[in-house]
Amino acid sequence: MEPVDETITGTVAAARKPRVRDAEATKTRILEAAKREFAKNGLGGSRVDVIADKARANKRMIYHYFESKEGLFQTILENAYVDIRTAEQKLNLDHLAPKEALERLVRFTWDYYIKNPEFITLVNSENLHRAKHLKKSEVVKVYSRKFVSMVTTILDRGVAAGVFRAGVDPVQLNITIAAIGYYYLTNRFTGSIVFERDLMAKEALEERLRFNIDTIMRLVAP
Amino acid sequence: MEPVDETITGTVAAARKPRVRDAEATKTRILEAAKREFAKNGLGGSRVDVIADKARANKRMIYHYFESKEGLFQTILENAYVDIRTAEQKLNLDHLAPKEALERLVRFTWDYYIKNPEFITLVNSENLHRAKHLKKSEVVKVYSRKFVSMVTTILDRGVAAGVFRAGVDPVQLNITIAAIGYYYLTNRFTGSIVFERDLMAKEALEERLRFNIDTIMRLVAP
DNA sequence: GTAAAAAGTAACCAGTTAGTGCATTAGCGA
DNA sequence: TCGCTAATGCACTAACTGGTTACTTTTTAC
Repeated sequence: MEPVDETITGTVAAARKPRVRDAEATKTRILEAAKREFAKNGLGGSRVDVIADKARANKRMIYHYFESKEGLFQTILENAYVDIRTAEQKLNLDHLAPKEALERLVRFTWDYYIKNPEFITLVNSENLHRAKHLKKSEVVKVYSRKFVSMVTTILDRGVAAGVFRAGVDPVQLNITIAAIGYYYLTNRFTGSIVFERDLMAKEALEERLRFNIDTIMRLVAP
Repeated sequence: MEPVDETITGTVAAARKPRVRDAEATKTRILEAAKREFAKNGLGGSRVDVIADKARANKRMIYHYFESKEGLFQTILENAYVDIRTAEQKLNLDHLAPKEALERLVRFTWDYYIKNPEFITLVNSENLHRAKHLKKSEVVKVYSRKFVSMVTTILDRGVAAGVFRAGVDPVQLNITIAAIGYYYLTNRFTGSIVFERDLMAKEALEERLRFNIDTIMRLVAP
């Protein structure tokens, strides 16, 4: 009759901690659940009640920590950008040969989209709202600058080594690297119908990655 | 005190027609208004009442003609695909030299996205819903086949003429042509923040189109 | 040990939202 | 001109939705 392990926190792995209340953990659970929901339904299509449920938290907590549904969305979006940019920086491409570095970046971008499908949907959702949440974020800008300069460096090194042609705009290249992966994946559902093939089959994904690497390499070739 | 010209149909250019009831016209107005709304807010974010208002029609009419909000969305999506595919067919690329034909297609795709921004947003919205509306459409599949075969023909002709390399998958090429334009435009809001430049400025658009044509040409070059 | 602060809960509210039932009216064919 | 059918309008609802109020329980600082 006395209170047992498994109380308010729910059912999963809550037995260990004697600390029933854990602000940080609750916050994280909300963030995780919200990321999934927003990615699945967009900002407008997501329901605060559902997010609270899936986070095994009370709806009031969402408003306590994030002020509003949009505040929550903004946090998640910001995190998503910081996450991908951080992962990119960890690639450490500077000590690789230019061609290898570029191929590695194309491969990374593709793999990241595959492993983090929410990223794409969150970005789509944000663009539907004309980037009004991202506009408020200063962190994202700082991280983005680092990212652009990373590609610029690779490109410069390649030109110096004579393996890339000169005059390729790093921003256009960046956009193109993202585009050829992003478009394929975000439109995989309509694409599979239009082209009458399963674009998400293992071989199809491998083929697309090969094609994308090829596309970028030909683009910068001298 | 008697009924005047401008009655139920609203205020704009309704004075001419003595026929107050016009099923076809009402239907068209609903379609137009809905296209705009869905493109602006997505399926979930759009409001049936708003669509009815903007169409200067009664909400009841939407349900009369299209059964449900989703039925309306499906019709609009289907129309959007038929429209772009029809426009593509009208390009008549078969009598052009292969390189010119391909460039013309890249240019057309870009221009079409620019002039019909709703197309992109509708497709995005449909992919968020895992293409459940498009799946039901048979027309789209027929039109799509014609489209793929168009690119296949150009590619084959180019290979025969020795101006394109062999072995390029027409579907991958198709996807890439769409991708490099689509991604740039659909993510123009977050993109303008990340890259700290106005991606929609006139010169920026021109530069991107040039870059895209270059990308595709290098991709198929022998 | 205790009191204040932090974390958490449940019930509730006011405004929306997709969808309907039903009455009304215009136009068309005979 | 009559009557039928398609087009239209209005009022309504049941379920939802973001957000809040008022309250309880746990943790922590002293």
